[in-house]
Amino acid sequence: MAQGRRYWLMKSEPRVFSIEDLAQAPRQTTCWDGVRNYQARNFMRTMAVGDRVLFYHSNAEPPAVVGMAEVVRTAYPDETQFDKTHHHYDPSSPRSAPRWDMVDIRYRQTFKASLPLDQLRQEPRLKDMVLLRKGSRLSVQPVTEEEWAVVLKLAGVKGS
DNA sequence: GCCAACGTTGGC
DNA sequence: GCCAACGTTGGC
Repeated sequence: MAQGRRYWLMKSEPRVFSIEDLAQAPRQTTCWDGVRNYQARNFMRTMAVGDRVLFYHSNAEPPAVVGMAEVVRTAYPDETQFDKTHHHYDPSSPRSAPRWDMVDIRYRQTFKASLPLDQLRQEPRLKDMVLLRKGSRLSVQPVTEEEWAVVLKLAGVKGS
């Protein structure tokens, strides 16, 4: 494992933005806008370029970890918070003190076999994953190095 | 600072 | 579409 690299999981509803969308985006890169939860934002603020990201499809059939991305730009203000016409507009966030940040991530790969939530739950070594905690709704969450290694092994991926 | 009301998330 | 779990808001 690379020195100092950290690992994350980010959720997206595939009907809104899927890993295929990321793979087909310009430069296979997207800004992760729309996060409006302080804990998730705070995690994004600690991300570094090169950190690895599990891409999770929520509200999907089945919900599953479907691939991997990497952080290519650290946190910066999410423009959609200032846009009155935008769904994620936040009238209480002034330009002088932006409340919400985003990062950029780039596609790395889609797993040949995606990992459904059910399957992850059956893996004892993943029992403490934030994703699997009862009631957990965090859309941006940390993954330990050990969990990362287990997930990639389940996905049949060598290296990271 | 408490907490009821409300909105959202996301599995099922 | 249902609803449990959770986060935020705002009256007091």
